[in-house]
This record gives sequence, C-alpha cells and structure tokens, in this order.
Amino acid sequence: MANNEELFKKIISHAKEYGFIFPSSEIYDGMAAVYDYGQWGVELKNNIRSYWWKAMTQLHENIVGIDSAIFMHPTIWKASGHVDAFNDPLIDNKDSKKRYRADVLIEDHIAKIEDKINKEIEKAAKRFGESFNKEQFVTTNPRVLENLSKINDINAVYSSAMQANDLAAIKKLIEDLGIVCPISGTKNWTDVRQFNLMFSTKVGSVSEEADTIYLRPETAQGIFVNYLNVQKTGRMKIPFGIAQTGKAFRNEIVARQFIFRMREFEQMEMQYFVRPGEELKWFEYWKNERIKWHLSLGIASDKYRFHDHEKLAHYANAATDIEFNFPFGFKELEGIHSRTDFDLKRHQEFSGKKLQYFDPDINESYVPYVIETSIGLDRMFLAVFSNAYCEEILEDGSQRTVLRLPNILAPVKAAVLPLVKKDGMPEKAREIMNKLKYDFNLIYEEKDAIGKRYRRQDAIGTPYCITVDSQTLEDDSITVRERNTMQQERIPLSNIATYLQEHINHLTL
RNA sequence: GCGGAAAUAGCUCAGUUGGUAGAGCGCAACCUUGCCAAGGUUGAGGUCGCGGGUUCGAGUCCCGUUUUCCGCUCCA
Repeated sequence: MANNEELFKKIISHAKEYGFIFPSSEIYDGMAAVYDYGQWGVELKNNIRSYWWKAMTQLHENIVGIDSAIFMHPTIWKASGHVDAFNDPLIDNKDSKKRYRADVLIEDHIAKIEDKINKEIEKAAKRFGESFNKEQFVTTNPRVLENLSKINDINAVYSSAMQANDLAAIKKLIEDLGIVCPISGTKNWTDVRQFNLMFSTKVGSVSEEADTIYLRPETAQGIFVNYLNVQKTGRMKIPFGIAQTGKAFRNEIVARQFIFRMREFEQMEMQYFVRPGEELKWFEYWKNERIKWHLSLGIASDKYRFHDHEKLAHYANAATDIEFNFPFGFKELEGIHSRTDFDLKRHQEFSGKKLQYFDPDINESYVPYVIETSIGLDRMFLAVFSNAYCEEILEDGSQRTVLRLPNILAPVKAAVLPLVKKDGMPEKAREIMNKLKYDFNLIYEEKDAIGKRYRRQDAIGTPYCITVDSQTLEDDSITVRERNTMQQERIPLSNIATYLQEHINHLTL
C-alpha cells in the first residue's frame, strides 16, 4: 500500500508537470478539490468523452444524444427527491466527534421541556384528583407558564433561523440553550453547516425577488424532462436511449483523492427507456455492454470488477457499480442502475404532463422503465491516466517514464521530428505536418537531441514519432518510432497517413 | 469537520547554533553533434505558501491562516 501511495503521488506530479491537470486558481493558493485540465489533459479528456459518445450514439441506432442546460426549473429537484433528501443542518461535537442534525438537537431539547410540563400536569392531577382542571392549571401555574414561554421563545428563534437559513443563529441557539452532546456531555460544538448536496444561486436581477435555482447535481434529470420531446420528434420506439455528457455539481463535505471526488465534475450518462417488466433483462444487457466498452480500450480485465448494491436507492430495483482498481484501491467508476419508472412518474406528477408511451406491439400505454448507465468522466480520466503511467528500466539501465495510453485516447497522435535542424530536414518535416495536420493532432519539434525528443513524447503518451533524416531527402521514406516498444520501422512517406489511420482509429465493440 | 505531517526556483531537494538564498535536472538563445533525456557558451527564473509576532536582524524561533498528503468521519 505504501508503494501505491508513492505511485499515486508520482501520477499526480506527472499530471501537473506535463500539463495534464493543474490545481485550480493555483496562483491564489488554490481551491480545495478543484482542478483545471491543462493543454494535454483537455485533449485526453475530450478523446475519452468522444470515445464514449461514439460508442453510445454512433454504434447504437436507437440511442441519441442531447445537451441540456445546467440551470433547470427548481421543481425538478423536488420531483427527483434531491431537495428533501439533502437539506439538513449538521453540527459536530468536537470532543465526541459525533455529528448531529442541529434541528434534531433543538427539537429534542424542546421535547424535554414538554416532558417537564407534562410531569407537572401529572403531579397536579394526582394531587387535585377529581377537581383537577387541566385548562386552568396550564394557564395559571407559574412553572408551566415559564416553560411554555421558553418553548415559544425557542420556536420563534428556531423557525426564523431555519427560514432565513441562518446557520450562525442556529448555533447560537444551541449554545444559549446549553445543549450538550449526549456522548461527551460537552458543549464544544463546531459551526452548523448545511449539508445540502446542491449548490444554489439566484436567477433574476433583484436579489429579493430573484428565484433560487440549483446547479444540477446530476445530468440524468435533463434527460428525463426531455424524454417526451426526444421520443416524439425523433419518432423513437421503445427500447431507446438518450445520452448526455456534462458538468454536474455536488457540495460534498469531504472532496478528496485528486480528481476522484470533486465538487464540480463531468458525467457521461445514458438513460435507456424500456417496457415495464423487461428492465432486468436490459439491466444485464447494459452491464455487459458497458464492461465491453471498458475492455475495448485494452485495459487489463483484472483492473475491473462489478460491485452489486445490496442497499438500493429509493428509485432503484437493481444497481451495480463497475469498480476500477485505482492506485488507492477498487473504487466506483461507473454506475448501472435500474431506476424503474420512479423519475418519469414523479415528473408526471409534479408537472401535470403525461409522460407515457403508447406501445403498438402490445397495444398499451405505459410510463417506461429506465436503465441508467452513469460514468464519471474525470474518474475515467484518472483510471486511464493512472493505468497508463509507467516507469521502466531499459536494457542499458537507464529509466524512462512513459504513458502507455490507448492510441485512440492519446492527446497527440504523432510527433514530426527532423533528425537535425539543418540540410532541409525541418522544411521537409513541416511539409509532412501540413499534409497530416487536418486528420491528426500532431506536434512538431526540432529542439534538442532526437533521443530527448522521443522521451518527451513518451511522457505525454504520443504513440508515434515520425522522423525525417537524410535518407528521407533522398528517397521520401521516413522512420516511425513506436512508443511502447521503442522500435522503429522505415516506411514510404506516401504510406504514413494510412499507417497512422490503421494504427490509431479503432472503435469496435 | 477532527487529528497528524508537509509547504524554499518549472521539478527534486540543500540551507549548519537565526546574519538579507544554493545545487542538480529542466527552461530560453547560440555553437557543435546527430536515432533514444549528448557537449559547450550565455541567459531568464525564488524573497523562502500567506499574515502577524519575538529579535538589531528570520527561510531558520512563536502564533494564526491557506493549501496538499495520511488517518478518522462523511459519501445516491
């Protein structure tokens, strides 16, 4: 494990040093758990996204894509359950290190006072027997009145604080009431924090009149609310799918492990709409389909495993994760969920619009069931990147660091290098660049010794180096050096485009 | 969020008992060479994470803070 920690650190350094990933806002000391993709990172990320997109849409006749807005109608998040499920103010006791819901602490405190009142009433009832007038007792007994007014005061402060979302006032209330942690018995509290999964912001020019909206915590809802648009205008027949990639935002309390868990991240999701009752068949189908996609990149199959959920989310009737063996162990990379008709039913309910499908094969209308595949693009980036990172000792004892990226994902497909910076070789190399640059992302370099240039390309994962030497000038042949083997072969210049095409562009499932 | 560790040039690090910063690699230009991180010359680049304090004087001691890593916690 210690070795893996070292490895992970090296991978992070390499990502920064070679322009793949930078800490965000670095010159201002950075932002915790936010990262920017650099010049090669963005290429790799784009390539992964495109590889997914093509596999989903181009290779499946019945799957189309959309690109929905990050801003969505606030009611969508009520329908999806995101608003209610994640809106609790939390507070920690520093001594016992236990976390409590601040509202529950206060409500428990109120309940205790109510208990006191009830005991007073019971006592009085016993004492006065038959002649006990509860109504009168409650309105006149000084101890009861005092406690009742306490409760009133607390409720007034509490409800106004909750309404204004004033966390500091809630903390002050907890302190003023002298509420102690049931475990440590101390009043050593942290600040109250809103554990709201969703980031909110305001739409509108005047802040008081503006509406609160949320940055989407998942891209899936954008698909659900467009389900009918796509089905109608695309004349889609069930089963069919809608794919989407895009940013999502979650206000995680702890975001860590480099780009594995970030507050701003990119998802690649596909929702597959099926006939009710057939969902588990399609669930199996997509499990199989998705693992095939991963393995098509040539990554060893023992790096992957399925992890079936035993505890299912409220919307699911089957769920599995595809886990990847990251440098810090097996962790979730992709989720495949059978979401039933939960989402569409809820949107039907909240919007008042029918979201049904008439199935001509069985002559029936129904709300489709949904199988979801959802993969984190940043996590896939980390999986591909960490899998590709390799330090190797060569035969002569020297060391090289090479990114063995799948060719189709490599940021740069080939480097064009004049062996020396004279005798017309640079000009010839430029000529080759100009011919190939429309089809391939290339790099041109003439600085430094050829070996050093090869190694620089290894470090960013460029699969091929095309070298122009003196023989090129004589017979129009060039050498192609392959990244993994470091082997070179000499081929006619006229074959180079075909050569690269054959060696790079593969997407077969 | 809690606890621990770290923070000096792009990278890896050195900096002695406090006296106003160094090395290697890298980077840029030029010369020479030419197939796996070559040699030479010249040059750019740090005020030592940030803010305070102690001191005649702090990278070097103290406090706070930020960021990163590790553990716990949390995690649709």
